[in-house]
Amino acid sequence: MPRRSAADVADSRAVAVRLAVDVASVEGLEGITIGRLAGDLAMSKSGLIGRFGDKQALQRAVLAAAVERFTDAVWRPASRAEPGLPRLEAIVDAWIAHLRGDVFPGGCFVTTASVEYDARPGPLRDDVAAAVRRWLAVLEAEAVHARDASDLAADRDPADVAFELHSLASGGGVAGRLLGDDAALDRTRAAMRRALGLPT
Amino acid sequence: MPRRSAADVADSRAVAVRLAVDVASVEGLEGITIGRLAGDLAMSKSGLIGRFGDKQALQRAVLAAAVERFTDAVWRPASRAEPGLPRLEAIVDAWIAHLRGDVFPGGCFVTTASVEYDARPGPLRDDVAAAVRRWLAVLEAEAVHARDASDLAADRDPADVAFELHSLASGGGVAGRLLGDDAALDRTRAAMRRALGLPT
DNA sequence: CGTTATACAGAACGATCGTTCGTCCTGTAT
DNA sequence: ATACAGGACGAACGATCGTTCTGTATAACG
Repeated sequence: MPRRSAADVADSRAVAVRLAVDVASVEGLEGITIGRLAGDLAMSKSGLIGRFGDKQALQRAVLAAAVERFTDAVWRPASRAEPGLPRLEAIVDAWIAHLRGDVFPGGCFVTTASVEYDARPGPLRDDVAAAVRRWLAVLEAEAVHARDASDLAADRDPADVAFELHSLASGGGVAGRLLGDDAALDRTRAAMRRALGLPT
Repeated sequence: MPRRSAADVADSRAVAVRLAVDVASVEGLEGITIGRLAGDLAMSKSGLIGRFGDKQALQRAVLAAAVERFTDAVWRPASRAEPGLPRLEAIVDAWIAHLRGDVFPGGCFVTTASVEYDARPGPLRDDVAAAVRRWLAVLEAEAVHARDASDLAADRDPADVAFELHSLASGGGVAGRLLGDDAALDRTRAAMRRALGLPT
């Protein structure tokens, strides 16, 4: 077995994280196992963990990569739309498409992680909460913009709108996947559009 | 250590399940451990597992007990209200109260289990899906009743309403708990009432 | 009271967990 | 040409996992 060249080190770290994201989206961040992951990567346990320090550092790297993947899939395409309601509309579409597609083989990663750590203090919980807060802040900022442009009812609290969109996407994605219900994401999309006052 | 009389066997099984429900609401159904549970119950691993056969049978018993606890806390009080919209309103209130209180120390049990098994085939996934389906059917039946009584817009699909309520409660409960946001359940309640066309 | 059934403890099983250790191998710098 | 830094390996650590087996003490029954 040839050793890895120095230039490949960053790459192979990324490869490990990428695979771990896929595993964790199905089994959860706590379901990651050094032994199994090392086996799938055809390397030793010590070689794998050596890159990260310990398991928790690996988990945090995996979470960060998953957030990055979500941002690429949902925020980046939608950010091309006009700020405010048009952008929120684009976010909803990209969000639903991301849940429908295979960005994460096990459904929305952040939702899985949220449930895993919502009652378990620690650095991972803090990381997940920070990521959710950032996303809610993005949604809220767009809702503020929409309301200022009178594209959103003046009596709607932007923070409410953001929270409602997040809840619908999170809960709807899980329920649809659990039930194998193809119409679930259509329902979710319609509910999100109703929350924005858009025609369904 | 005295042997248990036959009459106490059912009791001590119930005690084990009750404790396991509390543990699993925090750590997940997969987080249940025979050794730790036996230790907390001051009995041996073999004595504990002997009551159920194997771990999976224990997990299924725990899930069933959790569903029962949810039904007692949410459905039973709300079922005293008039069928249709009044009952849905009562369900929303009991639902939010159950999320606010300490029915489950780790948040909604079924939501946790849904996320755990939404991408993992097996008997447990089937049990969770069946429980969610039953609950959605209950909600949908009340929505049908409400629509027939013209308490719900005629163009609202009762199945959509049921799914939306479930998504909001599920997603909202998790996000609120993760973020430690006291206002989250207020937002969730308002969103659920909006979904029903009720004044917020 | 004697017999049977069974609830439970205790010990052990193979497997796997995350982590640590000593060693070797490779690429780079001196 | 030589020294060094660090990536990776294989082996082993103690702990814990779920499960199985055996012995035994008790409850239920005739």
